[in-house]
Amino acid sequence: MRSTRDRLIDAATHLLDAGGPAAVTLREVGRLAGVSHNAPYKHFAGKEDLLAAVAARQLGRQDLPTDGARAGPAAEDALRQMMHSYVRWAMRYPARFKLTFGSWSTDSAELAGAATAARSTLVEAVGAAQAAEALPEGDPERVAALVLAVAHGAVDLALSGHLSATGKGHASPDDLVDDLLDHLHHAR
Amino acid sequence: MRSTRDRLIDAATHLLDAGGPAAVTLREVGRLAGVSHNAPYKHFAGKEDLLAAVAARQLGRQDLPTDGARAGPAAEDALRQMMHSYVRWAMRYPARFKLTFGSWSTDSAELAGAATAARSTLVEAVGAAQAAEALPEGDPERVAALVLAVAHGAVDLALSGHLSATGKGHASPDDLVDDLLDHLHHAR
DNA sequence: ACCTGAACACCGTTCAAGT
DNA sequence: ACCTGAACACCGTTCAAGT
Repeated sequence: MRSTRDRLIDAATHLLDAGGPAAVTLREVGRLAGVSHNAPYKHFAGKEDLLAAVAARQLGRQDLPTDGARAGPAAEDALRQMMHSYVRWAMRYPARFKLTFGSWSTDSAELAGAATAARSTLVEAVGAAQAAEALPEGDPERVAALVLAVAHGAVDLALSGHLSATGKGHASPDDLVDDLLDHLHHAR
Repeated sequence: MRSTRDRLIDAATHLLDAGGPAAVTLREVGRLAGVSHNAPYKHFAGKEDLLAAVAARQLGRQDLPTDGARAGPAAEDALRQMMHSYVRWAMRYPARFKLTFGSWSTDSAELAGAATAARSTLVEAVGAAQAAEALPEGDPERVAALVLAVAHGAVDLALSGHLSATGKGHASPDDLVDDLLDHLHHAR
């Protein structure tokens, strides 16, 4: 059976998806997990720490990276699909996306570690695409940061309605990721 | 003398900068504005509506665009400085940045209008840079969205510490904006 | 070690009333 | 039209106590 701690994180994630961070009340989290409204304090320092655990679990999720870097001509496609997976996850669970990349005052080591692992998978995929001559040369970490910035920024703008959702200028986050990769392909 | 409504927005902006959205309590907003803790309800539908007014004022601010598009060889530099101004504003006032591009359930017409105006200034600058052959061809609205997505995403990642703040891969939001514009320049 | 119930301070919102 | 003071429901957090 799932530990109380895990059930608390489950409940918090569910409430987060349903109504944003404000809907994640410790009372409701406890109720969903079958404990009292302040049992969470035995597992987390407070609400912020509970939300940090939710974010860390999201970063550790295998939905998007993991199947990442492939060598040879498929490298560019692999990178492209990786970013599309990232976009799909963020658009499907906007509250998790906002939370995971929100500002953290607590320097959770769990969170930092998960972030570093997720990033290194992306850097590998970028390095493979560079080796396949599908991306410009240069520090792979820096090129990876550029690719991630586009995907991340496009999603955030789309979620807040700042991406001209209609008209001829309409571009989805996926479109913008593709545009960047195409431009970078031609820039080398 | 500033209207009560303006003083309420002033107070809310100040509290937002100092401690994030949670620090913007209607009681403290009222106190700073010299009115009672529920006087704000005579000017705004509620806390969310007050924060929407703060965001709308930020979008209408002339800090960043306005001095935008220049014709001829200076067009690329003008666009670059526009984006650097955007980055500087966002890094200096992270709470305003997060709020302005947060998720709005209230479809404030004031907010939508300000967003459209800000975006059109950027599109003009992109069009001028394209005419100067400093950017690839294509729908200027779409290229503008790409540029904005990079700047926006880079800032958000930097603020949340997801941008590998140290080591050889270190890149500031300004660096990533420059990288993109350089790559786009070589891609045409 | 893990959990509970009562209690406290604080906040958003509503309402009746004042000028 | 604009503002006030009291009141209500709700929430994060703390504490003394239970097994």
